[in-house]
Amino acid sequence: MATDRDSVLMAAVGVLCRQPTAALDEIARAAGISRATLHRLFPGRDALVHEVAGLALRRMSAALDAAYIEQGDPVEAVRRLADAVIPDATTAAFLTGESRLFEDSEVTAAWDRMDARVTALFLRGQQSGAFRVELPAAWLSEAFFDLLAGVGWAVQEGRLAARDSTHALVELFLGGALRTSSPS
Amino acid sequence: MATDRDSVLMAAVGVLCRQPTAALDEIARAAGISRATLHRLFPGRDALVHEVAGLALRRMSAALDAAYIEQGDPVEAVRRLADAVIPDATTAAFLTGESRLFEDSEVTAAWDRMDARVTALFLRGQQSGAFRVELPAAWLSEAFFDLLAGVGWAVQEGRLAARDSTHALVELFLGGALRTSSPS
DNA sequence: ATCGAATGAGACATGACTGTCTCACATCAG
DNA sequence: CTGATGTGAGACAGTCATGTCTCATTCGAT
Repeated sequence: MATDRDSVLMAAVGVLCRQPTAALDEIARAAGISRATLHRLFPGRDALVHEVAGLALRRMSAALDAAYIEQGDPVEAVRRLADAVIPDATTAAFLTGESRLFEDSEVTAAWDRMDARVTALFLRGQQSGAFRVELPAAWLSEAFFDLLAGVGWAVQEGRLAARDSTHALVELFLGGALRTSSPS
Repeated sequence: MATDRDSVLMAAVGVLCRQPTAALDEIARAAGISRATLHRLFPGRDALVHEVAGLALRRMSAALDAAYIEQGDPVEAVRRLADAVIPDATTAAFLTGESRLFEDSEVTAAWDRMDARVTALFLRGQQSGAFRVELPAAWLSEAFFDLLAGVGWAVQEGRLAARDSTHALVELFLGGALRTSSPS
């Protein structure tokens, strides 16, 4: 089983989300193993980050599947998406923070595939009249992930309760800050 | 004149926004000076980052002043704030990216003061009935800066046109993604 | 109890970034 | 022309994270 490896990867996410440049010592300590064992599991920092990103993207992709965002009412699909993806908010925060430190074509490609699926969802919603058409679908997708990462950081640092995070994300993203919004 | 120093700092923002761990060589090259001169201007990396953050926060704070966010209709104040702060979107992206790499109590305190002003704006708007009360004012403030940083990254990497950035930020933040939003 | 595999602790060398220094060159005022 | 100032280029050592290795210990299976 890869459970052992995955648990280490999840511990690494918790550290790298806050400190993208954390030393391998800290990551090993957070995972409860020694640096030697960490290096046996993942030969080198690049390999570790690569696999952490891979796991993160697999979880994200699985969340998109679980929310079956390609089907049904686009607005409800976004709500399902938020529900499915909130548990991985910390993971999303790691991805956005780390993407500026490491270049990995494979990870970038996987991210682009995922982003394309979400963008397609918003495009579908725009064509159905549910979403505003003045805002590019690509920007809606990017903003969604920006807010998701923001939720991840806020929860990680205790500024936002985990149980409120879904509500905070989906309500702000869908409805905005205005009490009664009448888009111009 | 501090123009010389400030131009170097702005060049540093452009690099550090993408690569928070960029070597001093790259920063010096981006600023068009040698590493020796960079070190004469700012003795050490910490001093450089400290001053970059200081400049960034001064610009932000000046934007809050210019938008006189403490006065007038809260919604219009947010629009003015977005207008005033969009030119420094890259700067905001740097701040959110770097804050997880360096600890600087002075910078953190200045950030907290600025965040408190924006939070007060949203609180005022909630009390006047303009903003939704189900979302904590602190979260509205954090989300605003998350989206601002997202705009900064998107513009920096060419995914969003600079002339559309104000519209993208303020419309999504205020009105959300829904075409006709009816907050529950 | 014994053997074997896995782990932890630590030492060691390597490479990258950094701080510091010296020196040569360009520019400019006198 | 001369001297002063500022700058760029490069050398040098120190520091830190990393990659690699060895060795003692622990845990589990037989």
